Amino acid sequence: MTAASPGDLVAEQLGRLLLRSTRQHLYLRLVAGVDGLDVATYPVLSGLGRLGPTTATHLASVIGVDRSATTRYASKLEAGGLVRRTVDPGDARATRLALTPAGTTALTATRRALSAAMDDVLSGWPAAEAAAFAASLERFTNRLEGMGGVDR
Amino acid sequence: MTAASPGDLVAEQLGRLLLRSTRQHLYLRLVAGVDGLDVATYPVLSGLGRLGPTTATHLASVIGVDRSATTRYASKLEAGGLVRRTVDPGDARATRLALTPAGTTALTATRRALSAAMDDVLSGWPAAEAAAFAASLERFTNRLEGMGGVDR
DNA sequence: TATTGTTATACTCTATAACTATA
DNA sequence: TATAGTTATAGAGTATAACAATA
Repeated sequence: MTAASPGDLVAEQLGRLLLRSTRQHLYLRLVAGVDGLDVATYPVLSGLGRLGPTTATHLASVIGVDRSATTRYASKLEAGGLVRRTVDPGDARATRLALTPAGTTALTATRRALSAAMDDVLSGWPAAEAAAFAASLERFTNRLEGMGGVDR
Repeated sequence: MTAASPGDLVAEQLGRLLLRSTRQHLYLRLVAGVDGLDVATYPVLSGLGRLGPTTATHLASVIGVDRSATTRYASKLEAGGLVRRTVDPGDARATRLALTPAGTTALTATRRALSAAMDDVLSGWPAAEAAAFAASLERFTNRLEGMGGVDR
């Protein structure tokens, strides 16, 4: 028996984080009270916030669902006034998805809620550990992405 | 404009980790080649490994799906010879779910694959940073669980 | 009466395939 | 011919409700 490597420890925790219960609880809390937003459409809203205005195909690859689901969720958000469609200036085949002001407001609210929850989780940590963890986590996520585990 | 707090940074990375693409890529890689195991039944197998023999109701609460789905996935794994059902000694209503030797073997294989992937992600990190990250991540997950974001 | 496991049913999420328009 | 978006359809995944057995 060898001692648990950092990889073993990280593997176990990542397994717990990726459980359905984790995202369900978290997403439900985030979208609660935001009109026109639900667990399925949240990644679309969030992805648009991260990418800025972009096409459905690109957004689909980033959030990990295919074009057809992405365009349907975008329609749902559009119906709720959170997303706007415009023709891509450079390619008439493509549609440019973008947040409306209401969409930006909704996204800001969910981000604030998530950040507050994370601040809560990190409360009581030594400032140095919290900062180091945040930096390492970003490094970790970027590396995962590079390996194909997380899309950009 | 204030600087991004650790909570802001962690929130952003957690959002990326919880995307469908992350778990889909990871889970697909883990269950590939393991007979009788798929993305839906993997949490059941993994949960049984973490908890040891337990009831469907308890397992369901841990993996974040309800009793009926858990029992159906358990049946699938049982059909594949990875899980065994026995009557709970202390309560004849309850069924004790447990891994078979084949189930343990399959779980070991997936764990090894995940740990190897994590070692790969952490390769090139200073040993101190990797160890600190692993420890902080465990602390983080435990705190999330305590807030209801992750079930035990 | 309450709880466990299970099954029947329905609903949600998502992918595949087909269609239209543009490149 | 290839690609973007969309829509129609089908298939997973999951929850709700109802049942039988036991507490």
